Amino acid sequence: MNQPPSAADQPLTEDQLKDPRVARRDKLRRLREAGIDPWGARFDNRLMISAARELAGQIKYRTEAGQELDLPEISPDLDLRKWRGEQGPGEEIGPQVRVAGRIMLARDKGKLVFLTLRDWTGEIQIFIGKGQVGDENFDLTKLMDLGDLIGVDGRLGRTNTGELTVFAEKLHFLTKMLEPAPDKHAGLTDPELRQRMRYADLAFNDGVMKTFLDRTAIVRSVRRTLDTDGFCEVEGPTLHAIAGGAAARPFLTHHNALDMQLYLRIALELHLKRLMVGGIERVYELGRVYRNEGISPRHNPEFTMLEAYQAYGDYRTMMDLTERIVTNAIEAIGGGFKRKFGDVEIDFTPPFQRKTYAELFQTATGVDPVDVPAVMELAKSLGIETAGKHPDVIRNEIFEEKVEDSLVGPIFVIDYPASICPLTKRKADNPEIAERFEMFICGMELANAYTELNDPDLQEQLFMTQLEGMAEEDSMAKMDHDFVRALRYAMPPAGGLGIGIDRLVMILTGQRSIRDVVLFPLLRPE
RNA sequence: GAGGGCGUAGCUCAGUCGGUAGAGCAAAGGACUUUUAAUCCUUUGGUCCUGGGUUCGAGUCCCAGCGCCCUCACCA
Repeated sequence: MNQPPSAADQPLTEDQLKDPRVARRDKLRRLREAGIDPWGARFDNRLMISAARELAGQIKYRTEAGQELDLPEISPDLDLRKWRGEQGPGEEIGPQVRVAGRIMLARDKGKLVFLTLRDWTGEIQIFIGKGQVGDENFDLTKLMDLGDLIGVDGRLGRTNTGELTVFAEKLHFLTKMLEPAPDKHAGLTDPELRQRMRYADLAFNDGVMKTFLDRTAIVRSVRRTLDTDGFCEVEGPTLHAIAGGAAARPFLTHHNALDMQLYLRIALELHLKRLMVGGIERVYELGRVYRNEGISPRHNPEFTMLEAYQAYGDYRTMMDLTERIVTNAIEAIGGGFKRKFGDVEIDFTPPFQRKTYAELFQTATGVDPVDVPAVMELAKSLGIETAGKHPDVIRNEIFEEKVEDSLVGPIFVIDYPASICPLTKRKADNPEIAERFEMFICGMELANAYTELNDPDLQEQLFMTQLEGMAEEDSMAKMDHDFVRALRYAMPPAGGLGIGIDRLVMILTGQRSIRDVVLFPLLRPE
């Protein structure tokens, strides 16, 4: 994609150079003329900027008598020049460092240039004095723009104001940026541009890198928690002949050789359960699922889901596991158990609250959830359509409207009405109640777990019931006969858990939109 | 899919009552060897999202379209 060395090699006029892109291209040309590769090369033995910053304690002031003094406490009003004067003649000494990164800010003082250099671990100031780096090397600064990548060899020290600085001795040009830099203070704020050009968002907007590195740390921690518990990570198929395990519209695709319609998976559940039948007693998958539904601050068509199944456990086993997954993830990124999300503070100090669906319903509405006539009346007063709907469905719509949004959490809502939980085992002493919990934080569903239904005949029957009255084209409305057959080979009693990883990352990193925790959210083509 | 908001310089944003466009940053030229959103002087830069309409005249008002954001709907 590189443009050939400027076709027009005649000198550009001053007016043409006022276009930032033209000016950058011209500097590219001048770099080549000076015999410098504008695209750089291998650059070994550099220190990460954060590691260089950790060497600050090695900076000393050596007096003429050879005494090495520690620098004074750094504070905003410190005048190091004055302090050095008070110590008598001498010089500052510090470790030799090599760093590399992107030029974020430049302060040109004529024969002296200050740069703010950033790599993925942090920022550090670079001091480039004409006398210190030599005329030829100093001329490089005339060819540098905001956003360029450079390497610096120099001595770590402090300026008169105490700012930790690499005093450059040698500059290395590493890569030219040809596009104009975003506003140096505000960065890129247009949400569309930020998502379309995530590279620029990461490079120029404060905090974006941190959020995505935190995401990685969270995912790593989730895996570590499960691995430590003896869970086995697997990779199930993403192309499904039947899209099951959840109720969502799937993406459709086609396999040519088999001439067969396929769906992108909408859940991980049914294949993981097959593996439990096979004897993988603790199994999980952390991967992408796809749902062909609307896009919102909480929904992206592809998102990352964790599902974990533990043989001989139940939903209470999964509650403990969920709590450990979340608290370990918090410890992995730091910041403590009390965290802000928007205006609310969430306290993750375990144990998390546990309340039954029925008691939350009763408290929020003042209506006994098993009193069907009262529930129907409440629904009417809320304007909820009741015709042709099962009372449990209506009750759940009320629950979603009156309870879920107000759950700050973290809270486990437990014991759901059985009829809305087709893959869940019923309570032994009450077939109306399913052993299920959902965990809510800030009105968002983050986790969903069951004591898994392992009765193949009941499972088959529930599938049938669920399919009744569903449009044929609703592709999820298809019986997964193989899954039922698998259950007939005996799936152990088990607890199963699903966690929306993107939403977990949102909550833990304080991001209000799922698009701020997904590197490349789905966008219309430009 | 419905409703609301937004779309102006490379970036961040102003733009009054309808009178042919403004700032900061970036860029170009100049001064400055301890600055830090450096500062100071000078200069340049516009398909006002697109297409229609009203009007003597539209960035501004009206209609349609496109894109983004928010709310709702959809989403076990």
